[in-house]
Amino acid sequence: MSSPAVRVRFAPSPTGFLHVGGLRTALYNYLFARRTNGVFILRIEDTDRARYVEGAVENLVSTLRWAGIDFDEGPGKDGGVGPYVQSERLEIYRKHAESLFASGNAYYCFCTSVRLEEMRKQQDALRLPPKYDRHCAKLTPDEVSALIAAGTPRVLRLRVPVGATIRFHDVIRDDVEFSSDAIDDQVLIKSDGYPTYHLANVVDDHLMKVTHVIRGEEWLSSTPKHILLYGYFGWEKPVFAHLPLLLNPDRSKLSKRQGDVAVEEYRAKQYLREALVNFVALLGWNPGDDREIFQMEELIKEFSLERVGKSGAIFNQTKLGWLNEQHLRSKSDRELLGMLQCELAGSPFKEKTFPDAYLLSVITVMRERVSFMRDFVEKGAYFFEAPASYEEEMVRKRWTSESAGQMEHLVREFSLLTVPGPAEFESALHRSAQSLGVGNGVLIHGVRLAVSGVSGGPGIYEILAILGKDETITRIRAAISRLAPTAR
RNA sequence: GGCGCUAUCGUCUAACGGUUAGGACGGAGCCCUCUCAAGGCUCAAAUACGGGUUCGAUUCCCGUUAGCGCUACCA
Repeated sequence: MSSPAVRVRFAPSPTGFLHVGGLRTALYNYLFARRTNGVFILRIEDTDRARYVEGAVENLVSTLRWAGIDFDEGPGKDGGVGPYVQSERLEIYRKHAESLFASGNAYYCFCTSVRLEEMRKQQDALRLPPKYDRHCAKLTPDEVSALIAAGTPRVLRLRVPVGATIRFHDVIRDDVEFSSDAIDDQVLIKSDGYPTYHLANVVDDHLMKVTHVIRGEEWLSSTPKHILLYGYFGWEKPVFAHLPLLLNPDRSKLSKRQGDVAVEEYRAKQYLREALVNFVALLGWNPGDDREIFQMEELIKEFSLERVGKSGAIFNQTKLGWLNEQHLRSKSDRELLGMLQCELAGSPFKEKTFPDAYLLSVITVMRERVSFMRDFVEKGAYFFEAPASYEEEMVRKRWTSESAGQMEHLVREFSLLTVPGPAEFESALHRSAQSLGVGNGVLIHGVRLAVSGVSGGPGIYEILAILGKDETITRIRAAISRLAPTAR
């Protein structure tokens, strides 16, 4: 007997942007689906009209696509069990809610929010757990019909059994059990006719033939309600896997105001999709060995729910930065070329054009020194324009009363070069140093200051060769006339 | 408050009863070197606490503590 094909879903609410925690949940579902040749569904849970944000669905979809997570079924991609947006499935929920009422497993509640609030206040005063007091569960069928006929606002509540133990198995947490007495008679249908998460989620997961529910740990406590619903409907339960939470540095649930949580923020800061995906994949999962750098394909090959941990993980941006550098460096020069051209198009140098060969040589010398694409333009600005100013500290340290004369000598030596490659610049500089009777370092630092204006960067001979003989000489002359000697 | 989940270096984690408790990020130092990086090497750094079970516990059980989650007509 073969088990049915795996079907999993990511079911976000369109309340804004994709959260990095949501990204990880989506990723684990996606990896599990791909790993098992299953189906990955995107379902939009927009049953809370008050929290709906315009454009959030489009944003979710495009952010997921950016991350390399594509869904097999979802909005605009029907697999036969749609629609995949809950607000378009109201009739389905209404019918299922009615069957629950008919079977006696749910009841209508006409309590006003005022009464509910009053009730909670009393419970709080008596230090009792806040729970619906089942006032309306005691209504007779006639009373219920009369209230409905009168058009009294109502909700449908789940009838939770008394004194029962609800057990279920979780792939990550093993066997979990709750006493039904701790569970509230959950509202299933709100007074506006919309279902709550609990009803919609269970109905959809069943109708969409979802086999594995992989979601955040914040849902563990409400799973008993879902178990009850599966039982009342007579449906087979899916496999549950509750993922550990992503945490702020202070160990609270990852939230705004303690760093960035929106995937687009990281995207805007130029973190590579590969790095972000790699990073969140490792927050709660590991391959069982020491490997840490993964491409999506490798994650698909290695992922398993069995290797997902149980404890929350702090979202550590420092390590994300490292991972980003690793992924950036693993890109080919050709790939980086396209990215650099993009970067230049949005830079102060967008009016200038540079030959591919020139950009490629800049990439060769800069790739080990950058963390983000913008660093090519920021840290390596001197490859794209002559320095407008010179680093003060560097001038103080490296530009002495002798510097101008030394640089003049260097210019004469450089102007003789017929093949201005790195090796030629090097030996020319050596000759200059020798005849001036100074160490190579003196000239090296001086010329670095003159051509780049900054203290750090690739090897000086590489820089000179890339800039070319003419540009090098022009820049040195400019520095001679612009820099006043400083006393050492 | 109630219920639930969790607990190994600062952080992410490995160990599925027997290891000098391993790796990675970050930190410190050294090497390389014209600078800045990258890279290599080295060092510091952990089993929350208390009881069991066992010849032997990071590992299994119980308790304590702590953290987190849930406790809505939010998801």
